[in-house]
Amino acid sequence: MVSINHVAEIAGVSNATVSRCINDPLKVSKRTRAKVQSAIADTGYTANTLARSFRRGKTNMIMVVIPSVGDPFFTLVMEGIRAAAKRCGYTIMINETQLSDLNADEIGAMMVSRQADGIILLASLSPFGNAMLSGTSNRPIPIVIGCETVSSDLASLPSVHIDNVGAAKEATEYLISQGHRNVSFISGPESSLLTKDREYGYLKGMLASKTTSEYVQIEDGGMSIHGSAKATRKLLSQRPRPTAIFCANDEMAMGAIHEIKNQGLSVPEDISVIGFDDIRYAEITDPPLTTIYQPAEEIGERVFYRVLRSIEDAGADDDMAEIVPHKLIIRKSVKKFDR
Amino acid sequence: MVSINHVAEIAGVSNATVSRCINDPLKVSKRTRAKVQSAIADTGYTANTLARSFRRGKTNMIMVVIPSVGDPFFTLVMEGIRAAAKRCGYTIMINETQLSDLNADEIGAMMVSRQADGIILLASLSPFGNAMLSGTSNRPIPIVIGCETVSSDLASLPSVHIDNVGAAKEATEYLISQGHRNVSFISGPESSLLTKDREYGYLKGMLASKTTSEYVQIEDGGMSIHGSAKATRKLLSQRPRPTAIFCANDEMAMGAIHEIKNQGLSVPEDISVIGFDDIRYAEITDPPLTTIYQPAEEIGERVFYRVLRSIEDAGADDDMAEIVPHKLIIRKSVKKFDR
DNA sequence: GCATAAAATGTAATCGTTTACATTTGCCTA
DNA sequence: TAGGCAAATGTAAACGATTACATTTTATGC
Repeated sequence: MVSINHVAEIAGVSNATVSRCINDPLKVSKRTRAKVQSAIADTGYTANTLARSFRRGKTNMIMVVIPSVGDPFFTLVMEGIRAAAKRCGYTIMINETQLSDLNADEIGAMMVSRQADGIILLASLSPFGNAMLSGTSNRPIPIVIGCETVSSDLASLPSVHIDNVGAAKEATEYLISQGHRNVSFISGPESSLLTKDREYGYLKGMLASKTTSEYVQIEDGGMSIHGSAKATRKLLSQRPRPTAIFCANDEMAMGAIHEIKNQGLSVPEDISVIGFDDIRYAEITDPPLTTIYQPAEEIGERVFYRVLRSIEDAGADDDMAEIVPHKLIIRKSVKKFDR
Repeated sequence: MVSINHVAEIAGVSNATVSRCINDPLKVSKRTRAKVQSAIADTGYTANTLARSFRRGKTNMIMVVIPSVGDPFFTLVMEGIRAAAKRCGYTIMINETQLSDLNADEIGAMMVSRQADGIILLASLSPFGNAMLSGTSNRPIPIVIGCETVSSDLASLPSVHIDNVGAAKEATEYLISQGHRNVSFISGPESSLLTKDREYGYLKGMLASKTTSEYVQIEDGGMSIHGSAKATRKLLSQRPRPTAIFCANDEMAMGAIHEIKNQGLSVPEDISVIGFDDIRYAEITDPPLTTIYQPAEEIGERVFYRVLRSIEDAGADDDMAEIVPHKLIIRKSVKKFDR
């Protein structure tokens, strides 16, 4: 591969001049610039990014950790991140790390490997503490959590997300306001902290009054369509049967609706369903899904600027959670229940 | 940050010994190994990946270019890739590049930036030729296309995919075998070569006989739910109305089904719908979607091994297309049409 | 045309690893 | 115990860029 020295030789200048020509063209005279540029063109030279990043101690990349490519929720978050990154001259790299594999040590290793200037974590960490992550000062590179909740077991990390507890409580209260008492909840696995928050919000909503608190029931839907269908089957076999099911995310709500129909029941006439996230499929489920909207694109943008600030000014690295507003989107999957 | 030299000093050995201790522990005596290891532990040293990759001229990373994180189709492809990569000690990095932004020059730039040892392209290139991509010899790093078709305008690149033309023809023939004559097709945008292949397969199926060829009709659904809904609206307003709609992918089929229902018609009683890809939502649409299954995970795995082979043995870089089998999955969205 | 400042260019060190080669140490055998 | 060989370790050059500093060239003002 052709290096900067090779170009320098061809152009008849020193490598320093070639470097300047690339990074700060105004520092070099018009005549030499022309020579160098033609040498670059002739040789087909392109800078070795690895060497450059190594020397500069900066990659201009930000790594986004995502539990699963193919999760429609991330479409908009990523759009927000990418748009902001583009404006600021950063490249985004995505690292897919299954929820179950994700622990603080692994993230620590990533951080320390210096392959990126910052990390955006769109996933919750399993609660194994790690010195690397606790405390602003000894993090090698900044890390910000997006959408997800931060484990209280860990030293807190900066984050941007909605109030999951509040939103879930609101959804639950909405169902109750529609006359539902027997409301079940389909949760995610233990490893998903944010669905635990939503579960907690559901509980808060249900436990507020005697009439509803006796109906509290939670099934693990494993964050998947099939897991949720299975959980739904179980819930529907209970007597008295729930009149509404609140799912920790839209994908599980889709699974629930499918299973309800499979059992010969209908949504919302027999069972009301409510989801969470407002992914793009929510408006085309049958019936269209009532759900909680998160400003995904905005979260992406904010979370990016948050890391960026920490990168540019290490001192700016605070550990605050930034809460963005959510919104209950009422569609057709919930019906008033009159006993 | 603590470097290898620092560790060497603490351990009272040379940096070369520390390096060996890390990369080839058997080359160093037990006693020194212990000293070095404790020095590493004491200092919390971790190798600077950038420096290492730079020096070695190898990153052990493979970059996967995806048009959109959040497209459910990629879930399984990525699983296949990641599983294979893990077995082989490679790290996968994903680069999300919107279809429209993707041209050969940009890919060329990526290739040459040496930030990865190979590239997997899960997207088609717009047909701007680029010297970098044509011809095995002058590609800086190997590149393999997965799922997608290779533009004939470009020098061909190695690839792994199903026979999109054949599969689409098969789907069309299936509709015709069910008595449908007036079958429309919802295509993707021009930039998506693979949907053009599917369009071609549709045409082949339709043009095979006089009775069907007069009904050929294609609308651009823009690869999105909304685009497809719009295309469907247009198709449904035609007289005679199509009795079946074949969509270039499942997501658009979901949009079509939604729109058909919106118009007060039903699937498959009034209009049959067939999709393509067999994403995980296909079995929970209402009605469950008849579609073409692609062995996504297998494609991922094969495409990975294909790049790997080229990395390990540059000579092995062939430009062949590897065709994997598809399968028509019959569910409930197509009904026999009897006039 | 000369002194001087400013602009342009060059020299060489540096970033943190790896590794070819040189040197030292340890061990075995005669 | 000397000799020889293998194992262990050290030395220093390299990878390809950037950059502080030194040097040369050019421009400016008188």
